[in-house]
Amino acid sequence: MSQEGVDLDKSLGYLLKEASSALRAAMEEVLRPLGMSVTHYACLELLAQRPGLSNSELARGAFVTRQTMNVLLRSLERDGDVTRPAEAPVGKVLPTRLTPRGRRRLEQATAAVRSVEVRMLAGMTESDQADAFRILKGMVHSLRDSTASS
Amino acid sequence: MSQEGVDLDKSLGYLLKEASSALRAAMEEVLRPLGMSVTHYACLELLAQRPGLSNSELARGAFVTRQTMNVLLRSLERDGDVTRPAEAPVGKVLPTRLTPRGRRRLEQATAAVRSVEVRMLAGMTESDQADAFRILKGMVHSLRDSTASS
DNA sequence: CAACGTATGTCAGGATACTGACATGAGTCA
DNA sequence: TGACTCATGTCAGTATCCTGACATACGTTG
Repeated sequence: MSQEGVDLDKSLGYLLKEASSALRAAMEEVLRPLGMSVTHYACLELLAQRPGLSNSELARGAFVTRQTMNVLLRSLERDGDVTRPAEAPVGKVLPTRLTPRGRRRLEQATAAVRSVEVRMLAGMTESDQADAFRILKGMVHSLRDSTASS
Repeated sequence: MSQEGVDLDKSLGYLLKEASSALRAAMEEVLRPLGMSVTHYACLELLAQRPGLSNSELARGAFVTRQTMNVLLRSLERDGDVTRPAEAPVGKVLPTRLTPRGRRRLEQATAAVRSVEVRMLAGMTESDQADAFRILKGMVHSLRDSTASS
């Protein structure tokens, strides 16, 4: 009756965490000289792609809570990287937008992050990337559905 | 010259984070009724597979700092799930081992976590799993090497 | 219209993890 | 042997993030 447990060396979940952790560490490293964190960068990138995103939407996109994103947005606003209207145009949602300065900051960060992604993708064929994409998307879908149903 | 940035919807890095985040959330959810966190579980699982691991080694394996693992081990020791010798047999390393109680706790946790992994693997073929394994391992390798070299 | 459920922004409090630093022990090399 | 480097366990302080809670605003549904 040897309860073998989950062999971590062969666990896809462990490997997933390992890869994510390594990616985050690599990103933090190249972002640090710019005075930015990964969450910082994620926020700016989200705003570049979808201007006018609200605090809560940014939080979900960057995998943090509303409160955490709130303090981050305050500092970004203080530094002049983003702007939010003093009062909500509709409802309570304060649509956030990048300033030109924020856009420049994002450009620097994007260059740094891109170098990391190039490293990460090194050794992967096109079809590998496509496979990874398809598989990861499936995993997210399976986990999300089940999590919500419990 | 539209600086397009990295389209997050098509970024493998973002998807990796998303998958890892979803997995962690799902694990926290099934572990909470047992009064355990993911780090908790990772520590016990590591000890089951490699008895006698040191504090620092456990920390690396669970992706936290030595200090964090230290306080976790104290609580585990207090609860009687693990044991450490009062004095180091050699050097400063205190080899940690599971107690029978810890082993039982781990068994419960393993069952819970296994259900999550089953959900995650649902919809993945055998060859998908093999591909995911190979690709993730390659990513970790690429990132680790480059990170260390900078 | 009114009541309900949902989502948002924000505040306060507490838990958690990290950075920095120190002393100790082991291994290496001249 | 002695100086050097490295890794470990631990302590203190700080930063970070989360949980809980509240008031507000919108959409729906009776």
